[in-house]
Amino acid sequence: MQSQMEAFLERVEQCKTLVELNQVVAGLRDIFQVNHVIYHSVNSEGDPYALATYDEDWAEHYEKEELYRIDPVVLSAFQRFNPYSWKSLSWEKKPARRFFLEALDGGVGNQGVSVPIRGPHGEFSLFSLSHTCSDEEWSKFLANWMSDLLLIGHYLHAAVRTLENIEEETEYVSLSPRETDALRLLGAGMNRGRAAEHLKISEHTLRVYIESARFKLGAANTTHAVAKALAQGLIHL
Amino acid sequence: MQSQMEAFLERVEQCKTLVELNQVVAGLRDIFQVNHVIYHSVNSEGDPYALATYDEDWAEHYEKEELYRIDPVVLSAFQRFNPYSWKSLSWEKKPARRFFLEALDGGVGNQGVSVPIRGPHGEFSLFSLSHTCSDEEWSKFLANWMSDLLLIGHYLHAAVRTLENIEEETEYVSLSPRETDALRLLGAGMNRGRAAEHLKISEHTLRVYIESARFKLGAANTTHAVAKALAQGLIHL
DNA sequence: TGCACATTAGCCATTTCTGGTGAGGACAAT
DNA sequence: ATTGTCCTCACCAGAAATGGCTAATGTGCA
Repeated sequence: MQSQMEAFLERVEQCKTLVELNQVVAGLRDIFQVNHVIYHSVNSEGDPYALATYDEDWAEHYEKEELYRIDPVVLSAFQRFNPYSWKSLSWEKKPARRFFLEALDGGVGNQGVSVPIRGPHGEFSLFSLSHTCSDEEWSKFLANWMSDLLLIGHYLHAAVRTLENIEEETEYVSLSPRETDALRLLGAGMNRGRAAEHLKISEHTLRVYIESARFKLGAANTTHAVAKALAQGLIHL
Repeated sequence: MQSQMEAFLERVEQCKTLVELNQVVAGLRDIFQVNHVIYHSVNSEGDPYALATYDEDWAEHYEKEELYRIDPVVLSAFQRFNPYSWKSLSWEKKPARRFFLEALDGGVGNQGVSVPIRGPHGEFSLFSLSHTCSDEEWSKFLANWMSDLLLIGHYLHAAVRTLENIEEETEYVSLSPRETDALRLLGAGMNRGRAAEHLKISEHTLRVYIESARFKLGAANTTHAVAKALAQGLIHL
């Protein structure tokens, strides 16, 4: 089975188009013997790539009703680091419970696992498996495959990055230390006056840093600059 | 060897203190038969955790001279997704070349590999191995262990998260759809007028969303609110 | 040496944001 | 049935940010 995984990862790496990748990924259903495979990624440009082996009805319904706004799987994806079983989420509230029933009806299994993956420029992707089985069986499944799920998530993200040429779009924006400081303090909620005080420079000087950072980042205003710097990992909150 | 890796990952998971983790990680030198192991992570609070098996002289020199500002390994860490060999970086520029020679002198090997890992709240960590050998040997080493390096990076990050109680600090703030929209558009660089236009509501209404979002997030101003929402994964750029 | 860039500092006019207060309707939960 | 939350709209005064100017110093690179 180990070799099967290696073979799969290699196949992912060798995909030359997204269509081809779709097919390879869908093949995971057979490898893992599960009902569905879902993969979606959001890059910084905002154009998402999504793949799911769900019925079209459910996919359309989901999209049309903007169910991602209440889907606990999606909502917690951005908060998690480790792969998480869908059972570990809170399905208490009414909208979530209704969503769960709708999903069951739409062919989604009662069990699932999601692997969140983060890339350098605020890219985010979520790789999920869904299945129908008992809690016990699913726990065993997860314990067995956790590491492999992580690797698959990583390789899929890498493949999408490559196929969408995200790698090369990396405009190497480097901020000067002072510019970084300025954005960090503003992102922490200080106004210019207090930030300048904190850095022991005049407010006028601070403005120069903000503006040069804005210029470098191609940002329209301070908020935009801070947001971009955060998303690009240039500063941390 | 596979089982050795599993055993290692398990040991990482069972660490109860950072000191213990240090020891376990240092043990990687024996497992991989390399000169040095380096791990550092930056969380959202800004207090970093760092571990390196380097000589103290080099570590102090590095810290004192703020060499991370010119270290290509660190600089490119924020741009990369896949593990990268240090040889693949650009050592052309003068400061980088000078740094490389200093590092060799400081006991760092001529080869290295780094694995960047990103967590949910802008956390970032870098797990690296350094060794002294030929390019060929190092290529073979990397091809052999790539997947394991990824897994180790992930598990280390997870362990540090747990030991620093980052997981639990997640106060689950939920924004309404409109609040989310508002912050997202502001984070994308729009001013209130255009954002309101985009959402087809009056600017006055938009302000209400911004302010209620500010209140919920405990933010001092719009920039702070957008930054917090981004850091908490409530919006995406 | 000259060029680029980081760092520091200031002024003025205009635009934008913030704080405080108020109000009505829709919808869901208890 | 009432409480709560969300969505919508409005005014006003004061605070803050922005755009457009100039200009000194020091450092590093070509």
